[in-house]
Amino acid sequence: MSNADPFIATFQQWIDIIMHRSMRKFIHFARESGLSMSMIGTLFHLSKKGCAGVTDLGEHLGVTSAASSQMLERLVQQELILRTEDPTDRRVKQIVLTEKGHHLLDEGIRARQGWLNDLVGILSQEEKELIKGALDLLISKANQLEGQIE
Amino acid sequence: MSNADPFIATFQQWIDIIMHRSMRKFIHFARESGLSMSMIGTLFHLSKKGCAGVTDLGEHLGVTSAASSQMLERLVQQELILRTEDPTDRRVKQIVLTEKGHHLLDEGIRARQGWLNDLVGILSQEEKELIKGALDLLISKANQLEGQIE
DNA sequence: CCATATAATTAAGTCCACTTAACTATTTAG
DNA sequence: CTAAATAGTTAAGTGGACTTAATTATATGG
Repeated sequence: MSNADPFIATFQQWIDIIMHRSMRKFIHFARESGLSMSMIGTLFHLSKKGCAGVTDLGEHLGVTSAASSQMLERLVQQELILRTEDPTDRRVKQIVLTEKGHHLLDEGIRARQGWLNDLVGILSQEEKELIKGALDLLISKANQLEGQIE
Repeated sequence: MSNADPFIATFQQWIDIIMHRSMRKFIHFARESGLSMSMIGTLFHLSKKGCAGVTDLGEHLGVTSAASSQMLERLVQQELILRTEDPTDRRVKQIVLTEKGHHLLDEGIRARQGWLNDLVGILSQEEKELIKGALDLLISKANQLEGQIE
């Protein structure tokens, strides 16, 4: 909390708010869906990357490929992912989201939207415009950074 | 993803970025610390509220008071929280963070700061000022909302 | 062709996070 | 004072999320 840069401090504060309000709803949603954090993380990762292998997904979570394989088996049973053989290398499996998987993520996102709507509701038109400008800028910068790293 | 309001859509996108980048680092940090999501959530809640009872903390997570009691016992053993009797009602326990608990949360926050520093690093002075204005506004509005609800 | 490396799975076992049910201690209301 | 409500803990049991080690199948490099 003791931070030299007041800009960073403000930013931290804002991230805290998002984590508190947005994550909490999402965690409750995950619990109700019977999904673990690993499963949620995996579904999100797949939604972003489109396709991945068993070991890759495990590495992303920081667990062994054995653990990953077991968790994916449960997701297959729940019909949230599809696991097929890679034709170019038959050792590897291609994991992708099913329709049901995509749908579930959308629901989760909607679960946290309530708070967002409330927040947006108490903003004036000028405030919205100011904020939209700032967020657009942040999003583009964040994407730029992403490109550099990966 | 299909959303009528482009402002909300932009906002969602920004929250997604934060969840992806910030939460992932935090989850890794939690795993390394040997803390479960429930424990992390509890520590955060305590850091915000200062003090709470066993049942309250359980309700916040959506679990029974028995589960809460067991998890808190583990946090006491790890010296992250202090559990004392409420003198005004000796049935209830007052749970607060220890110094070590506060310290651990700070570390976790610092774990995600790397990304933030990188992001801030590629912002110009004018961009920072624009964003600071927007974030200050959002923080004050979010707090205002908080007050209304609870 | 064979040795080695790689991808995924399975088996066995541990630990943790829950649950319900039973229990203790304390407060409150009649 | 007693009955009922409340706060927390304990016990027993379930299932999940990991681990390591062994196994299978495929690919690759001499």
